[in-house]
Amino acid sequence: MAKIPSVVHWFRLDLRIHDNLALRNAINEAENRKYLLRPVYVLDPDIASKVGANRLRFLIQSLQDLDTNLRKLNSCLFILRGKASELLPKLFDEWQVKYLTTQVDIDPEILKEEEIVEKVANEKDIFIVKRVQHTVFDTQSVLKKNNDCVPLTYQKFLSLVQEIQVKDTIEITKSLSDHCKPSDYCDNNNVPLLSELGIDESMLTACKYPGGETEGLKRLHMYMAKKQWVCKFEKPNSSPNSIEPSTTVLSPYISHGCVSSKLFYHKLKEVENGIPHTMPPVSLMGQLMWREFYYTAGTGTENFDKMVGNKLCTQIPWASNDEQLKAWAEGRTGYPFVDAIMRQLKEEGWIHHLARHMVACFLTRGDLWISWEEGAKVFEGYLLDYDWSLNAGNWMWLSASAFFYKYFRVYSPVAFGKKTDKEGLYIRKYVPELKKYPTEYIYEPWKAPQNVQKAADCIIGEGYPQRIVDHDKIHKENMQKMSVAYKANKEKKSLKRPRS
DNA sequence: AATCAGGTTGGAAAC
DNA sequence: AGTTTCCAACCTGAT
Repeated sequence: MAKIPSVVHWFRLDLRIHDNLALRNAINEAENRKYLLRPVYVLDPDIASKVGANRLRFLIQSLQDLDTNLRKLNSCLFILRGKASELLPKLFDEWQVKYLTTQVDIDPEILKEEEIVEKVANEKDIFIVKRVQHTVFDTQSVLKKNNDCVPLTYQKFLSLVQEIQVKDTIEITKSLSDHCKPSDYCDNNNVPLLSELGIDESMLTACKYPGGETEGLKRLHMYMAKKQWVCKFEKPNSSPNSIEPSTTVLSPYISHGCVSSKLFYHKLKEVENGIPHTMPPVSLMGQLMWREFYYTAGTGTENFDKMVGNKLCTQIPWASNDEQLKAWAEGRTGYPFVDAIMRQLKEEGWIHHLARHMVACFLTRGDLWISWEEGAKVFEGYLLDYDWSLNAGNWMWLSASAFFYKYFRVYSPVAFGKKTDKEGLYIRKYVPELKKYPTEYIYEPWKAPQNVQKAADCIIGEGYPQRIVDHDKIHKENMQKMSVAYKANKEKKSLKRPRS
């Protein structure tokens, strides 16, 4: 029997309908040629070994919402279980695929799969369309503008993109014709339940940030309606330890592609237009540009997520200490502020950017002297807004391995949180065993006299751990180590490029 | 070649 | 109380 050829749109980090040019290209191709449209998402069941339950929940919710939105267009989402590199090539024949669309991504794991799929598609004469739609700018052309060098400062990056005209977003509104809809393709909802990935949903805390395009757009519009708030936004003045987030929490939606970064860009321009407003790097637009900055660096740097083999990354002789790494990851370092942050991260999947600074500095150059790569892996599991290039870039920044070099600026686990939360309400929420501690001791409970510890129903060393390191002492030793590592790095560089 | 300004968000002490 | 200075001194990009 002669089969009707197909067009496939491969969804990856673009879990949305709006501003999805690659999807629109697929729809148009299907309509024009009377082919079948097959939107797919490939879910590797192995994902559960790397990605935490919270982020998986966000992903599943996003897929469910995407399916709902596709059905409104007379289509649906088809979820393949397995590896794209194994499944898609088979389906190219079975479905008679002639046209394949997807977005440009940068995460090496996605690229590894893409490379294989692309090779097979080329052999089968399938036309491939890839669209830059995860970032505001085309990072490749930004690099080209800088003579194929990675801009190493934010200001330099801004100067490169300053006069680039950002294209308009595109919309998909017309429903698909019936003849483009494969019969039996959409008969059942095939978005997996969390239990399919081995997750017991009842073990999760209440869902604070539900995934999906619908939720993401709602959040975007809610914040964009607060014009004064947007125009006065200054990141360093927002609080890392407020009980409710002091920033937008749009990041999970942008990292999954539920909300288009380009849409965010245009909405911000609209709000700022004609009103006095803050500027990058501290403004909301500045936050979006930080993302572009790290994407550009990630695109132009081999082994960007590693220390060894990464040209940008200062080589630092980190030590490994599994016990301390675990204590950090599980929020039992004995420093209440650090532990509160790590527990919020684990429970809710989102922490404020400055909170990330605090715990990243603590793990690496500040206190534990453990490699930023270890911290990045922990964040990868927990963060709803995990993003390959931002995660690696920010970890290098905080560990003073790249982009940032003033290593003598160390965050104090005792002093830093007090600036925005004197009473320690944040600690009391996320480290409830210390709830009854007097404010005087909430950031340093080990200083509380025994009778105070008893009265607060929590003995340090029993109900809550002793400090695993002495910050005052160790951060100075680590500064010395940083100085030595920098000197060694400098010598290596001058050896490689001797003066002519 | 050498110098200089500037860098999203430190802390503690000194005014 | 809010700003300034010290700490010990980094790197990039521009000139």
